[in-house]
Amino acid sequence: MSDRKQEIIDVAAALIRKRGYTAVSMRMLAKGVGMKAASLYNHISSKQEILEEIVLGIAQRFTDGMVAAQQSNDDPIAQIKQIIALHIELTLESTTNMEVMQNNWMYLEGQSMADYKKSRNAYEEDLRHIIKAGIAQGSIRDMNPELLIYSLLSPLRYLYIWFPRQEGMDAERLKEDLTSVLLGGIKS
Amino acid sequence: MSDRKQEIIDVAAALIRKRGYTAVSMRMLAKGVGMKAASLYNHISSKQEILEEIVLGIAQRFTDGMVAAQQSNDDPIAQIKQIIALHIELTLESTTNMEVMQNNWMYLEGQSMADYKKSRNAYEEDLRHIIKAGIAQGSIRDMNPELLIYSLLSPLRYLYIWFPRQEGMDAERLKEDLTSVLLGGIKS
DNA sequence: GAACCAAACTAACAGTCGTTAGTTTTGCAG
DNA sequence: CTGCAAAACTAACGACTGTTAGTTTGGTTC
Repeated sequence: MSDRKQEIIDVAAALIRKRGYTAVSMRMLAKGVGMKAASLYNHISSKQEILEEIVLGIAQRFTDGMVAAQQSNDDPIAQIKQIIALHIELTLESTTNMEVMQNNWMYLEGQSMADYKKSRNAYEEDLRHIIKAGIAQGSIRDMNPELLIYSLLSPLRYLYIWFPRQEGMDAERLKEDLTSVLLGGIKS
Repeated sequence: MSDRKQEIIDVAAALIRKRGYTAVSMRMLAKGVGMKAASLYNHISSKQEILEEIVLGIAQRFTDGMVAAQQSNDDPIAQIKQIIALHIELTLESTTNMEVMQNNWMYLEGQSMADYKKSRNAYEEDLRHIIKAGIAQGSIRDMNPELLIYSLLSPLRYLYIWFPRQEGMDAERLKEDLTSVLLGGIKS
């Protein structure tokens, strides 16, 4: 990807984060980049493509991280720790894109929407598998797995809301404490 | 509020939930209600007013619930249980409006935005107070209170994502299990 | 049945939307 | 220098935006 295209996508991500996909116009975006709206089309094919790059890019990082956690062949609790770390690291590294994904994936269209939903469902399915293994093994509380998935994923998915308020925090300390609180709720 | 106005707001909430505030036009909304766009203005003063009714309506319910929990003078853990119940009940009762609030409050303008932020900050401040009391009393883990607030509020605020997938669940059972998992993470 | 009013309508406003066509500028390779 | 291609520009398209003004409809009250 060319530098200019990457710059357009980065500026777009910042705008979409603040105002939402529908509310960001191509003219606004062009002004942010320092060109006229029509010139954007020398670098991208449509407004939709910008959203695809942002959302599917982050989604892919999660898919990769989940594959790595599963291939580690650690026990379920250790795999869940890896997944918590994955969410924390990706959120710290791409706070803006993470927020754009969570709040704007519903504006994807056609095949991109299908791809996003598929990867998201696969991710949840993989986590479900790990949690069920933990229950079978006795290391995780014997409860409705959906409740356990939800109580893990929900704080992890919305870390981007919380991180910017905790300026100057120690990332390692945060990782330890959050892991402790989240695992405290689900371990037996 | 007249029946017709309430109907308009309900239809609007359903549309905004699915498509987002910016993407819902007055002509779309009018079609949903069964009239022309201009006729909507016999019942409401602006598109913005619709969003205000939905968002500030739910926000007020949370404020009232928090006041009730605090006036109970129970111990901190019991108050937190009341707050968990409050979120579950409001989400079950107003799933659509809850989702609209979480995803569209940023489109509020002027005084409505100020009012929303104020009530939201006050809510978090009250919860912070309860949690600090629990830490001082020894019933809650001695950790960064912001982390504890976040790990409680984050699953509670996004229950609307999860509820529609759990068709036919037992609300009482859910309340018990979710309370158990969330408190399990923060109790000492 | 006349008067009234709420609630619907049609028509239009000035502005913005994403995108395309066609043209000019810019900067580098020969 | 010349030539070429990438990347900027202007102008415009048809569609859609929230909202207003003015008019007609339909039902209720004297």
